[in-house]
Amino acid sequence: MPRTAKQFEEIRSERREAILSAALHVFSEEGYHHASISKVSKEAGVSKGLMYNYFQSKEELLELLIGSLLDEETKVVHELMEEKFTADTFIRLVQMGTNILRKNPKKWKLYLNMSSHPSVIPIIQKKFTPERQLFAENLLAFFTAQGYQDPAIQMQYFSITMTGFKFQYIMDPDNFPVFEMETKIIQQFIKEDYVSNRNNKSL
Amino acid sequence: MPRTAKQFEEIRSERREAILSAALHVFSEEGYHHASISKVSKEAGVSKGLMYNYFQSKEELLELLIGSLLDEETKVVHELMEEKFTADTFIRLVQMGTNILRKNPKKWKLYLNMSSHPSVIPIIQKKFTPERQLFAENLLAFFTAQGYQDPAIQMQYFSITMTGFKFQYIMDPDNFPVFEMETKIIQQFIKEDYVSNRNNKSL
Amino acid sequence: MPRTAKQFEEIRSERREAILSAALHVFSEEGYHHASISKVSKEAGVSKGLMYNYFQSKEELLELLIGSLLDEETKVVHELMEEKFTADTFIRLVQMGTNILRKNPKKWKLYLNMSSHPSVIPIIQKKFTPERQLFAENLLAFFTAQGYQDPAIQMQYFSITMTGFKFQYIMDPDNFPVFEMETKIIQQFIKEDYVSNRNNKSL
Amino acid sequence: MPRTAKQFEEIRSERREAILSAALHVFSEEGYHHASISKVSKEAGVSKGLMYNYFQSKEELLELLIGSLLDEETKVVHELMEEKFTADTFIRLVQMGTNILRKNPKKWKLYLNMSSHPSVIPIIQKKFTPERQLFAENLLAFFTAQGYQDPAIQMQYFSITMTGFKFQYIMDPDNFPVFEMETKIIQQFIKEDYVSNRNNKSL
DNA sequence: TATGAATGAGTTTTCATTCAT
DNA sequence: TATGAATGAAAACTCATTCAT
Repeated sequence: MPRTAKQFEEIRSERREAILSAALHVFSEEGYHHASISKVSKEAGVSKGLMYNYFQSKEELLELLIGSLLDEETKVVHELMEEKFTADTFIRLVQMGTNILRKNPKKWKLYLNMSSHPSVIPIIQKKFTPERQLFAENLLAFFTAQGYQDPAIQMQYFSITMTGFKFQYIMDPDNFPVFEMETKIIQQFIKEDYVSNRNNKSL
Repeated sequence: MPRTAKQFEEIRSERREAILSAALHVFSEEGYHHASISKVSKEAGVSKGLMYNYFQSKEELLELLIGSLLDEETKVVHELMEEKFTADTFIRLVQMGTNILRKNPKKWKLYLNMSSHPSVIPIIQKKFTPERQLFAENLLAFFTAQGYQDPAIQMQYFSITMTGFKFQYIMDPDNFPVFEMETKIIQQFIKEDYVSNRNNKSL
Repeated sequence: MPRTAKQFEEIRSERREAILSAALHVFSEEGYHHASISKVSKEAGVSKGLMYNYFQSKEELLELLIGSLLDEETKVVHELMEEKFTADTFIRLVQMGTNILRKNPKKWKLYLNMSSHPSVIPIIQKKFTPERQLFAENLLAFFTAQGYQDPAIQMQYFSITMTGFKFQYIMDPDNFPVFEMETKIIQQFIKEDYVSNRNNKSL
Repeated sequence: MPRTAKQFEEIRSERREAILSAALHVFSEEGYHHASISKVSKEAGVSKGLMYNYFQSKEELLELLIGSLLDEETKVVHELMEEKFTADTFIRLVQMGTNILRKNPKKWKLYLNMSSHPSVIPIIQKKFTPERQLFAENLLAFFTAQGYQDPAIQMQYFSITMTGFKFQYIMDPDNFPVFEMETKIIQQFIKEDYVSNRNNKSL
């Protein structure tokens, strides 16, 4: 008697996740190019051939992993969009950014290493949804409201700060002072004493 | 007439440079892993075999390129060390940082892409010389003198800013507002009107 | 209510046909080697595993398809054997040959492509039944009666003509002038005005 | 001391031929798809890797082999074009056709097996040069001059005859009566006693 | 009987490195 | 010193076939 459709679905779903998870681990550990499908399959406890039953290619694995990171970000943006953009929203933006980072350092490592890879660029572009665009405009409006003469510059400056934050965290997660930097960033970009006892919040 | 030893030495030296330069070009264009020695040798106008007369391996090329970037930085540090560390020194630090970046975007691209590569990490560690260590202490002292409560945090914060700056510049050199960001950074970390007509200086 | 044995038998028989038909389609479309069992099973609306309940291997599918083509031919031979071999028989031989071809171009394509395949050769030999042998002798006698000095040569010559006919038809069925060539062949090998308004017959 | 450019050229040329020859042998023996590069390289006495120093891909080998067959044919056509097209030209056309066939049965086997392969079709089209087109027109004119009512049909009929000839020869070179068939064809299409003691010529 | 997940041997291809000259 | 032909190990990927359910 064959398995039911649902059973098959479950098996597929579990295996998919197992493979993606193994791929993430191996890719981030050894770098995408140096990592071999063979190693990923071993890590996933699966035959090499089966990988291709679930995914088209090594590249597709990369694209899905990067895509899922961007989707997580989009979800955060979505949440933040539900309220009026205040200083508090900004704070939560930073906090949620670092939270995502801490929750999935491997994915970020992969992302930062591969973000200029030809097959990743289109993913990034595709995932820059209208919603994210709108959020960016809100952020710009926020900086404008904060009284910056050149809010676009301010926004880019914020962007490089966050990028550097992520890059350095990823390079040495154990020694990087996440909370201190998070607090520092918030102080820098809000310039008020907004920021009290927030270390617990950010967990 | 046989060439003198000196002439030989010159030829060797030129060849070395040609190969390294070709390697840098190809590595940064195609990514280290995807780049082939064959292409590098063609680009350098040298046979594949001869490459191995000059360098041990592909990896060595990478290590030398990264090393030379760090050496350039060290040289800058060395220059800056010759004076007392003032706000002006800090400004020049930032400016020289961006200058190096703009002068050698390929090397930086390679550096940022490969900085977590197993054979690069030891290079970075080795190049963190006592002199750089001393400079770091001076910088820390500078931030202390500027009145920051936690100068170490401030220094790390400065570091992530510079990292993000470099990362984003490398990602899209043509559209990145180098000067505006440079000015912004200086303003942020000095908070004075120190910064006048410096666009020309920074060229 | 359980199905009767006969119903089971019917289902099995239908499935067999469906699979063979799908195999023919896919094999002729993509070429035997490039065609995948997976695609055949999908096309047949049957699971991959079940295919192996009906057939031993991919090769067996090929062999059965080729075999069935030869069987069809044998059937035609059988029909033609029921009468005395006259010029009219010869004409019908040619016509039925082209009819089979037009009725089953895919099978012929497969046949012509695979006729030198190691597993197909024995099939062809096995299907060269005594009956066909006898028919060949009758054909030879016919050519002899037609007054050819060397009827064996004439027969081989007829054979290459039919082969070329099939090959070129298969290569480009839409543009090949089937009827004109059929008429031409008949004229060539009968040399009489035997051949009147036969286009309708051959449909 | 390195080899001279000429020496390298010689090595390359020899190896190229060796590989092409091995490929032809293995492809025609086992069929293009079933043949493996590994086997071709073994047959050529060369490492697998070296194959790719000389050729881009397995497909390129196929294309070159097919192309060279068509080039040989074109050369024959070129020779025949240098004279006025007479019955004698036609005879030599047939003879040279069979000569090419007998000289290179493996190539023809490959050609007939692969002529519908996606990567071969464009080769065939590309090699159908204006010169060949012109020759075809001459042949048509020849048939017209011979008094055929429908010379186009006659030409196509000639074409299928030659195709069938080649196909059957290739299927069983040892038992196929080449000369008899060649003579037969010439007789069929010339219908004169043109054709005397020509077996020696055709060698 | 029926499913499709799973396997593994086989394929083509790449490329850093070596080596004969 | 200099060349590029040659190697071989490893890579990504395919697919007929098996097997647990």
